[in-house]
Amino acid sequence: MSKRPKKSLKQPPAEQSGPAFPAGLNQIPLLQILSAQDRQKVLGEMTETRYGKGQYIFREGDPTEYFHIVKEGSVKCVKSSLDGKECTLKVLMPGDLFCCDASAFDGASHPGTAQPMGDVSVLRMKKEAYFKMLRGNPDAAMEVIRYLGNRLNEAQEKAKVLALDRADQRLASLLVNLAERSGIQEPNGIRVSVRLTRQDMANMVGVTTETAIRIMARFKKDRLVSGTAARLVIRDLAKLRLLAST
Amino acid sequence: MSKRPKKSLKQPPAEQSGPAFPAGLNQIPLLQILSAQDRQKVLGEMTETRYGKGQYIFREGDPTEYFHIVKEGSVKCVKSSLDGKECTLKVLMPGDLFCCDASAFDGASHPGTAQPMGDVSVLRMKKEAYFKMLRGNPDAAMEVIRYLGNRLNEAQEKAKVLALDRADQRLASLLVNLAERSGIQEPNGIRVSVRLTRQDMANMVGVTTETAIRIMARFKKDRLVSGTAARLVIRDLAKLRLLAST
DNA sequence: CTCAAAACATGACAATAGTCATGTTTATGT
DNA sequence: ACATAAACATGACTATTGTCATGTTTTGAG
Repeated sequence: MSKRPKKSLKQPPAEQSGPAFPAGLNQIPLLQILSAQDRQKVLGEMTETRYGKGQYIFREGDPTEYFHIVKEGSVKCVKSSLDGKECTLKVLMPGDLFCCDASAFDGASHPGTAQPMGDVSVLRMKKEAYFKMLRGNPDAAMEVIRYLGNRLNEAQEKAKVLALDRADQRLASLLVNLAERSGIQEPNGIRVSVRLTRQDMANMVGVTTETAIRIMARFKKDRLVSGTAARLVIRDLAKLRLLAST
Repeated sequence: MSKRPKKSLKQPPAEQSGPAFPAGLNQIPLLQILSAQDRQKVLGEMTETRYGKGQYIFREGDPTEYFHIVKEGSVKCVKSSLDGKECTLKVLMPGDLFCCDASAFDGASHPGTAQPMGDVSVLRMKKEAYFKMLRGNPDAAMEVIRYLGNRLNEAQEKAKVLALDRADQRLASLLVNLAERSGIQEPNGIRVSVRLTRQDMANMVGVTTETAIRIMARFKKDRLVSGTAARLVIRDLAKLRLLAST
């Protein structure tokens, strides 16, 4: 529930020495899996960078030199078309990996842009070191396979929604996902902890901003949600679920 | 170019003994990567199954017991909505892996249906044996990571197209992909080696069959393509590319 | 606190794609 | 080769969503 302690769930790390297991890193499954000494080694090879609004972590077409992990905040993965339309493929949360994938191999360039949503902190590691780590740690490699597999399923589920559903259903799906992934239970509903404008939502489900605004207004009228960007609350998750899967 | 010999590209396998490196398997990167003896071991754990039209390899919701590789033919990954609409997420070709992903962990069930397009041959392996193989072969694990990463990029690119493009652009994108992935150069154009009806295409790009038919008719009139399902030929790849990325 | 910028809102109209109905052509199995 | 089903085709109409214009409210930096 709360984001602080909970000790470690699996493989209680042996008593730490040297630079202690830093706060905030216990939300990162990939690091949890490593032995204490491997983790120290990996952390020694990672650098932490902070980004703020308006900055980019990397942009579509940039060369892929690093493997990344979100430590704090949210990061959005965006692709644009030539005529300036944008589409948000995924909102990464703490613990999410990016550029853990094939684009990082082959010397290919980034297929999309990564930009911070508010203030974020990101861990980076040279891809060569990352590959070496994976080769030497079957458990870590398995974790990355599991992670990528989940991301693939998620991306395909998203493609299905985009291919088959109407605008209102897509938005309902999005709201359900947000509630499940980043929702905080509150007296009057589930608050979405990520700041999302109607435009952000529109980009996430492939509709125009106007359409997103109109549909959200309807949802508001029907008491399915309340609030706007800074404080969006899901008030009737069940009805949204129903609408999403109709 | 031709699909027959070419010997092996990397790691020329030591002289084989016992059940020789079977024909058709040299198109499967994951197996190429293994040492000769590991490969024999893995092949010993895999069974080959043939499927024909109208059958299913597995269905949405079935438990995930096996890891699969396409050996011959094409397999489509499909998801359906409650009201019977279908969406084809991916056409798998020889060498493609499936259920190599997270759904195979966690005891989750299949997120989609796999069905043969015509006659196909599929290799299967108990997932426990597959995981063991990956743990013991860092090269194989890295290959799976690369493969999943590519699939993820592909799925996200598809999501982008579904989110931002019009029906004609989506179809043009599809045709470009088909030409690149399964095209055979012919005197009058690039023939698509997979049999695809207008309905198949419609399901792949999230439009109705009628819309796919109308747009394909227009493409035909404009000499961008010719032929139908059994013999679809891309006649002007450049113009299709242009339309896809307008 | 103030003011500019961003976010939210709404109407009128246009474009796009879906639906349903019906008909023709092309494959496919026996 | 013939029958039958599947695939392709087309028109008329409808539903959905996009576009553009304009206005209000909220937010956040200084």
